[in-house]
Parts: sequence; structure tokens; C-alpha cells
Amino acid sequence: MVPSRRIADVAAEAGVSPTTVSHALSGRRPVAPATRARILNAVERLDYRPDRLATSLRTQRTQTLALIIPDIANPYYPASARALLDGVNDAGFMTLIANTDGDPEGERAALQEMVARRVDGIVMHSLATSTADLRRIVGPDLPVVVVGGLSGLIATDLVVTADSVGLGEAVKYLHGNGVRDLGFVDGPEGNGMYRLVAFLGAAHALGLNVQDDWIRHTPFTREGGFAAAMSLLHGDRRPAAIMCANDLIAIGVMDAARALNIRIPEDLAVIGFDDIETAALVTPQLTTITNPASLTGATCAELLLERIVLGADAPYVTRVLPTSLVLRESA
Amino acid sequence: MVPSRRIADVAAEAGVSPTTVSHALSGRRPVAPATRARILNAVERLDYRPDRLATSLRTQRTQTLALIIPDIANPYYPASARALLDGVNDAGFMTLIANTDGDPEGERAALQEMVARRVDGIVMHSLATSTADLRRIVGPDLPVVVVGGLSGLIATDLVVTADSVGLGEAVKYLHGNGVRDLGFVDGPEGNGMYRLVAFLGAAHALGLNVQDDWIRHTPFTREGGFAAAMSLLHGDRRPAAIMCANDLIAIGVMDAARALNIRIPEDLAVIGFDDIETAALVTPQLTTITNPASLTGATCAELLLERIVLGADAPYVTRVLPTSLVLRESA
DNA sequence: CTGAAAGCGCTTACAG
DNA sequence: CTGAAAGCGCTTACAG
Repeated sequence: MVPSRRIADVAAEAGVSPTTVSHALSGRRPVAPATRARILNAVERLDYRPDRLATSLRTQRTQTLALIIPDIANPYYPASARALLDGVNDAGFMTLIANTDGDPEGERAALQEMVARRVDGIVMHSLATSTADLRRIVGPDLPVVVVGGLSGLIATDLVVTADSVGLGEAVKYLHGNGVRDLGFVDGPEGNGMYRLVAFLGAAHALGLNVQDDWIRHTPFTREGGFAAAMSLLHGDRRPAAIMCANDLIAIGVMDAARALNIRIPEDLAVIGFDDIETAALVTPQLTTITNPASLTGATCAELLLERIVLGADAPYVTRVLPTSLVLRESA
Repeated sequence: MVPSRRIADVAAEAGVSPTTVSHALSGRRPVAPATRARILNAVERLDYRPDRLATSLRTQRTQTLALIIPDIANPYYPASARALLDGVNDAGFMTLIANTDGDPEGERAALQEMVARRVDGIVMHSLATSTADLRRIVGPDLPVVVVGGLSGLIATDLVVTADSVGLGEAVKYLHGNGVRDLGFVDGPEGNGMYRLVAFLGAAHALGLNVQDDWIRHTPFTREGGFAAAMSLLHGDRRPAAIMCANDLIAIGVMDAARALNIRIPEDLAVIGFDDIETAALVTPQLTTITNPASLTGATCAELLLERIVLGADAPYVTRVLPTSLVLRESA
């Protein structure tokens, strides 16, 4: 089989200059209909497809985006990723995905690599990098949408979920059920802790009792939730309800309760966060707070495409997405 | 802030030629220690990072891979994707992800786009493209690993799961439980149907009864499984067990059984395929067949990296991955 | 041990 | 309506 064709081959075949082939294909300059037809014909015959690498180097646009997330295997992210990919697909963008495991070094490395690859924009689910550090790495002009981060000055477009709304609803609901003693299993230390802070605010406002050792930090996994709850629930006094920074942790907490013969929700109420598909499928079904994954991805796509058009000088945009309590069986 | 630096800036700053900077950074030619130190220093001072686009155009290698899958939001794929990304990360590869929804046109478009972007290799979970068509699109030399496809002549490296082994175990297990009437809810028509075929072979070998209208095709989703089962189970005679082409479908089948007040497993046994995380969390817990997602991704990474080193002339490799029955509560 | 020059495959001022 | 030439930012023969 033939090697892949260059624009010069097409030009020769059609008896015109590369310049004219380029214009015929891009439509950026009028080309005589007859010439145009000859060119299209040659393109067809040679099965020519422009080398996007060369185009990118010349135009300084790669039509490539970066999605930097902690872990694609965490069920929250695929839904968000899918919506992002769909949202930018029509505009001709493809997306490079990097996993960081929420590690600051991993986030930094991913950002640097994406910059070196000259992506046109970045969506980052940031856990450990401040926007100041981020801008130091990527420079002032690269379009960036940060999801969920709020540390430091705003220097990017932002998509945040109103976690405190759903969390507040949940705390109020528990309070209404007579719960007074409340624990929280958060993600790993240094992950922003917005959910913990929002939880504490709501609990404090209602005068609820949150003992220091009822607050735990653990990886965002089922195993993490299990381990945290095993140790939390072994204390001499234990809370009547545990809220969790995500559903995976909450499912692990329920595992622990089962292992300790603690009934849910009678002896212990458990509330998650995210409302992943699994939440409705576990037993007891998990009461949780919706985190609109798909909407988040779609909103990122929108913001990024707008920013690419608008340029770096337009004011930063923040979009706040709703969360709310979904009552099921675990609380 | 300063614009991003070029190799010429570093050369000027260090008082050498771009040639020497390039060699100092790549190590492909010895550079005098003192010169080298000056260069590294200049790189540091200017925060220089080579433009990978230019490097790629020159070297004709992008250090970029393509992952083409039906749907990243389908819970089977993220685990596989993660293992792939991890497997190639150390070798300096990043990965572009494209979703096709199993659509032939989508698969074709994704392949073409990846070729135009000059990826160094492709992993494709193919449902609708023959390897002949695939080679026609990508050419004979591009490293490609196909997962799960076996249609037509082999013209790529292949990762297949031994579906028939797990499926055979499952059929034998049901047979041993006295089941004689058996149905199968497959994925959409034209998706290869390997699982259906393997199922039919095993059922036939044991003399089991599989009525034509107990075989259904439906999207690989919970909703698909629900719809298929609602219609299947409304027939005047229904099977004692339904096996499914994936867990999502099986969960939908269980939804339908619940909706129709059919007890699982007493009145209807249900067996899935994949063993996604959710399978162990639903009620009743889903008996299913493991599909080693992570191992698949890791194997793809291995094969692709090897192929990139070996070149197109080395013989194609096929790796067969194990599957097996996981007994839980639904059968 | 180091450098000048060509070239990867495009696009886009500039010119006619 | 069309083309010759420069240049995007690198790497790599070739030469000394």
C-alpha cells in the first residue's frame, strides 16, 4: 500500500500549487469551480487526509483538549467525561485524559505535559493545585475550566456544584429525624474539604453534636470508607448518622456497619454524595446527594468553547450547578 | 508573563547552537559537561519546555495513542481505560479517547480522525468494523490492538476474552440446578454476537431448550435489559433462566422481574456478564461471569508498546484472557 | 566537541 | 483566480 499522501502530491495530481489545494480544502479563499473539482477529485483518488500535526504546528491550534481527573475508574467521572467529549466533538476537538489520583505531583506533571502538547484548553478536576500554581504552570492565556476548586484567587473559569445546598438539606433532614450526633467521612486530607466545611457549617447552625473523632479522612473508595467507619464505629460513643464525601465511601461505611451488626438506618443513618448509578442498586438503597456529573461535563464543554472564542481577556465565568438530597433507604 | 520559549532562545541564552541544545536535552550526542551545565541552566532560567508538536512533526512520532470504545460511561470501560493509561504512561504516551456508541459510522470517523492526528497506535473495542475495513482506513503499518473482535481475517494484534469458557460454566451450572428452559438477552443486533453464539453452543451441547423468542437483542444498558425482559417474560411460556450479554442488561432484567413479581432466583435465574463493581452491590447480588477489564487494558498496553518497538512485520499476537462464573444470589 | 542547513507537512501573508 | 516563498519549532544527517 501507498504511504500517506502529502498536499504536494495532491497539487501535482491536480496540476495546481499546494496553496490552491489548501484553499480549496479550507474554503478560506475562493477557488475556480473547475480547479476546485480537479482538486477534490485528486484528493479522492489519492485518499489524501491533511496531516493535523503539520496544520497544528503552523496554525498553533491543536483542536485538542485535556481532561485532568483523579481517576477515570471512579464512577463519578465517566459520566462527566462522556458529556464533555460529546460537548466538544462537534467543534472538532478530541480529548487527552490524564489521571492524577488527586496527587499534587501528578496534577503538576499532567498540566506540564498537556502544555507541552499545546492543547487548546484544559478541564481540570482539581484537588490539590491552587489556581495560582496552575497559572504558573500553564501561563496566563491558556483556557482552563476548573471543576470544584475554589482555593485562592479565581484565575480560571469555574464550574462548582452547590454542595452546601444538598449537604444542608441532608443535615436538616437528619435533624428533623431526631438525630443529634453526627459524623462525617471526608476524602483524603488536603483535598479541599469543601464538603466537610459545608457539612460542619450546616451542623453547627442547627446545634448538632460533631465530635472531633467522628470526622475522618480516607481515600474516595469503598475500601477507604470501610476502614474509616470500622475505626470510627469502634469508639465508646458513636454518632447516630454518618455523612460521606462520596457514595463509594458511603457504601464502604455500610459494609462496616453490616460487619459490626449495626442496622441501617435504625442504628445508623448513612448519607452519600454524588448519586452514582450504584447508589440506587445497593441494599439498603443509599440516600445521597446528587452531583450532576453529566451536566458538569456539558457545562465544562460550553465554558471551554466559549473561552477559546472569547480569548483570555474576557472576564472569568463561574457556573454554579445544583445539588439536592435524594431520599432512599439508608437514612 | 513571557511567551513560551523556543529552543533558539535557550541556545542564545547559553551561547550555543540549537543543535547542541537539542543534543544536551535528548542525550543523543555527547555534550561537554560545561556546555551542558550552561544549557541546563538556561533551560531552567527560561522555563523552556520543548514544543512536542514540532518534535512530533520532525520525528513522525506523536507519543499519543488512541482508545476507541463504544461508551466510556458504560462501567466496563473505565477500569480497562485506566489500566491502559497506566500501562503506557511510563513510556511517555498520552491517550485520546473517542466514543462510538458501537456505531459503524462512529467507528470509522474515530479511526480516520486518529490517523489524521498521527497517533502511534490504536486500541479499539470494535463492535462493528471488520479488521479488513479497519486496515483499509488506518493503513497496513499502524499498530492496532483490537479487543474482542474476531470478524474476518486477523490483521491486528488481538485481545480476546474466553467468553465461551465462562458462559459454558454458567450453562452447566444452570443445567445442574435442573434448569431446562433458557433465554439470552444479547446486545444490539450486529455487535458480533460472540456471546450469544457461545451461549447457544453450550446450551445445545447439553440439550437445553432455547426458544427463538427467548433470544432478544437490546442496547447494552439497564433500560435495554428492562425492555427486553418485559417483552420476553410476557410470553405465554417463559424460560427458567435468562443469561445476559452484560451486567447492565442483567440488572435491567432483574428490574423487570421485580416489576412483574417474579422471584429471583426461585422463579427466574439471572446471570450477567462482566462483573462490574455494581454486580456485587445489587439485590439480589448478581451471579455473573467475570470479564477482566483491568487485565484487558493492561494487556492492550503491553501489546501496543511491543508492537511499536517490533514494527509491522512481526507476526500478529493474540492474547486470550480468562473468564469464569462468579456465583452470587441471582442464580 | 559543536554548528549550519535541510526538512517534517502544512498555512498564509505577499504578489501578480 | 492562482502561486512562490516564508515559517511554525523542532531534530538530524552532514561536516569540520
